[in-house]
Amino acid sequence: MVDAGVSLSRSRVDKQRNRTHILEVAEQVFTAQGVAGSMDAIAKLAGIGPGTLYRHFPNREALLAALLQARGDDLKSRRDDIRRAVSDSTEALAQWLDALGQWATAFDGLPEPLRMALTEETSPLALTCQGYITMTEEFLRAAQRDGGARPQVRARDLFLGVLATTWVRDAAMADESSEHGLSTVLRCGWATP
Amino acid sequence: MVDAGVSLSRSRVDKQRNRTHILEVAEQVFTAQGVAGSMDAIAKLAGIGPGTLYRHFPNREALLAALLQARGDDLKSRRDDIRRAVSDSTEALAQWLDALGQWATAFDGLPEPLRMALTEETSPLALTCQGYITMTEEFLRAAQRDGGARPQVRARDLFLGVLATTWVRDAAMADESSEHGLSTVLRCGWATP
DNA sequence: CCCTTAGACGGAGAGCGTCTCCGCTTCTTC
DNA sequence: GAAGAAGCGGAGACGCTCTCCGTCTAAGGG
Repeated sequence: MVDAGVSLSRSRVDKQRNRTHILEVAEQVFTAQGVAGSMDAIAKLAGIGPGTLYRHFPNREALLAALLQARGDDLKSRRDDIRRAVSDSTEALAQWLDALGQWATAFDGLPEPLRMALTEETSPLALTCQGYITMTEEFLRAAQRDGGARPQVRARDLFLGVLATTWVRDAAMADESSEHGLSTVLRCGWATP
Repeated sequence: MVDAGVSLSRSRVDKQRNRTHILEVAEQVFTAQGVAGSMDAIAKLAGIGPGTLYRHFPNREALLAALLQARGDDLKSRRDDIRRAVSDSTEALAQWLDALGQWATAFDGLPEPLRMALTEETSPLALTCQGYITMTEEFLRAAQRDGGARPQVRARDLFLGVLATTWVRDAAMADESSEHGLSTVLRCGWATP
């Protein structure tokens, strides 16, 4: 019964190598062309057939989720840093939202699939997002307890707000002050006067 | 030299009829399936070939722009109504932003092409958006003069904020209070405490 | 060291979209 | 009614996602 490790080690080595290689290539393609980069292009660049790509990751979302997992670990450690280093709960929430915003701009066009994921419970991305909403809630509760955030604001709305802000940034690059302007508006929206 | 009207009347009658018919059908399709509805489907439903559709409207964006023009007229008269009926400049701005939000939800997925348009000067949608940003600016200036809106907020950011809010709504239908929550956040963001 | 076999591989191709090109048809004008 | 300008329509090129299945290979036992 304890053969989980055995069955893992029984799996092919080349499969794991392929998986890793796909992830590396996908990272490059999504970085260069945004999350809408062609799946076939990823397969070709990785030197494999489309079938192989799709056996490893049944769709673009699954691939994205795997790619985001690594960055998600960074985000978690960032959360711990903030918890440790920032004593003011309001400032902590602000910094956490900032970290979330950076996470959501890992690839061009990332906010869109994240938003989509929020409407479908079954998505692997949905679970990821849900986790971050929960973390946001912890920061938010602390800030609300200390009177630094309006009591009627909800964590889900803040998460969506961050997503929306990064969504705007994706397109409004021509005017980079829009990003800052909207972030400020968002902050004024949740912070107490 | 004054044959603009003549050359208009010289154009074929069937062409105009086709154009009108295309617009009617496109309105239906975009209403039912969102702005990503298939162009070929529109052509087929209109009983014409794809070539005809694309000669009238060189791409989806052009079709969308034509469709939005009619609704834009509504929006302009709405603006006049607000100007006439609402004396408080802050409330006027709020109502204008609300009207903008309704305009931007004419079709599912509309915020996306609008955002895209804002980055490309050449787009027909870009001009439309620019016009609305200017109108927003008028309302905003008045509200700022009367002390109802923070002075550092810019009209462009407000427009983007409205777009972002409707973008969120498109997906977060499962939780309709998110729409209200974000709108409130947005308002708290631009209004003075 | 070879044999067996579970399971991975790869690519042809189905299905769906956008958009173009060009021969045919229709409207307009004289 | 003829001529010509202009619109019409659909075949098809091209790109993308994703599947199916014949082929190949790594892993482990004899």
